[in-house]
Amino acid sequence: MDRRVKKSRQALFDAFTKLMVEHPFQKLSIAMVTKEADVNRGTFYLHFKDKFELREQCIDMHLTQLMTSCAGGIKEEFTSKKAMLTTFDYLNDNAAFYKVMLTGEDNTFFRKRMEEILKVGLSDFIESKTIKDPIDKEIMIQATISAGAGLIEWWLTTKTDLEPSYLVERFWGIINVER
Amino acid sequence: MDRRVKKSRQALFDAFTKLMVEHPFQKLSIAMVTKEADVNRGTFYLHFKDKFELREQCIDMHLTQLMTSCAGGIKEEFTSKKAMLTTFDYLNDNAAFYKVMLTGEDNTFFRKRMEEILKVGLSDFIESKTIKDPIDKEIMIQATISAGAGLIEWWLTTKTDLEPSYLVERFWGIINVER
DNA sequence: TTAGATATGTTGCTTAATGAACATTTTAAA
DNA sequence: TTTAAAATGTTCATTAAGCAACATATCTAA
Repeated sequence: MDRRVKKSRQALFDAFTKLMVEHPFQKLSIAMVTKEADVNRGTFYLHFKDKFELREQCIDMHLTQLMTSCAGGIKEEFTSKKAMLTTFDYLNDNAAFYKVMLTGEDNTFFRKRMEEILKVGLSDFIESKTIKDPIDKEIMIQATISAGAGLIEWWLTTKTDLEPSYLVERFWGIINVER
Repeated sequence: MDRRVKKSRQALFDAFTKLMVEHPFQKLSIAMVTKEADVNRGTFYLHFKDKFELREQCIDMHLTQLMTSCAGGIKEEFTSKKAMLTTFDYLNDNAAFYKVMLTGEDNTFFRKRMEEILKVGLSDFIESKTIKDPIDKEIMIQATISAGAGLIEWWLTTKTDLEPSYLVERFWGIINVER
């Protein structure tokens, strides 16, 4: 993709992410976003139809990054835990945005997409476990997803300033209990 | 100035500033800089003749910012001290770069420009003091410049991780002794 | 309700930046 | 010293982004 396209889109995503933390979505204007992004207003329309499309694509961008940070380290050995830490670090860095997206009014789209992503990320992890029975494996996956999603949501919304590493340590312990 | 020009130039300045901390100037290639800046190599030549010109303009950019941070707060009341803190904060943020530029081989241009800038910044400050005799005033200016330059150089090159606010406090005390 | 301001889409034209190619020149290693 | 790799400086056609202007549309306060 052309460098310029990447930069413009990224600038708009960054601006949207920042502004969403400070203002309700409904109050955001395209002019506001383009000003923050330091791009011409016309440039916006080269990439998005309206602010709803921007939001959708911005969410997708975030969740794709989240997924990448999950799957990214899998190749290396003993990195599942490390990959998980990377993920939690990413979440932590964008905590304000995720919190808004999780607790805001129009959060259905976000929650659904987030669970899909989580499923992909955690399934890979579960695969590595040698659970023979397919039903048992599915149960394990579902339980882990729910646990992960719930933990993340609790963490981001209550925001007790818990260190990502601490969270990972506990979560790791929970999902790796010998059964 | 066209937005695109500003961004390209800034990207190249940032890249150069970053790379100068890690490599000697002589080892820097234009290809390296443009890659770090994430701009097309051809774009470089739209703005600079060679890497020497980039260095020169990059230094000027930094020192102009330094000067601005000196003069910036003067308008408000009681802000000379605040302006000074802003300046020291800026220096601190770019400590690595300034250190290189101060201690590197080709530092003559940098040192000369830096003293010019300092003189402008500190002269304004000295003006506010009611020293009648022009000779005495000039003495005060020269002494203050030398003290400031020396202090900054010592601070940046030895880098004992001293807080900018601490430095400002001391320097403020030194140049404001009742005489 | 109305008037003034602000936001929205869209346009035409201009320009900076892009990627790819090319012939040199420089650098570094065999 | 020779040779391959990397860096340079330049060209070209293409395209994204820029700016300004415009007519609507929406919001907000008098």
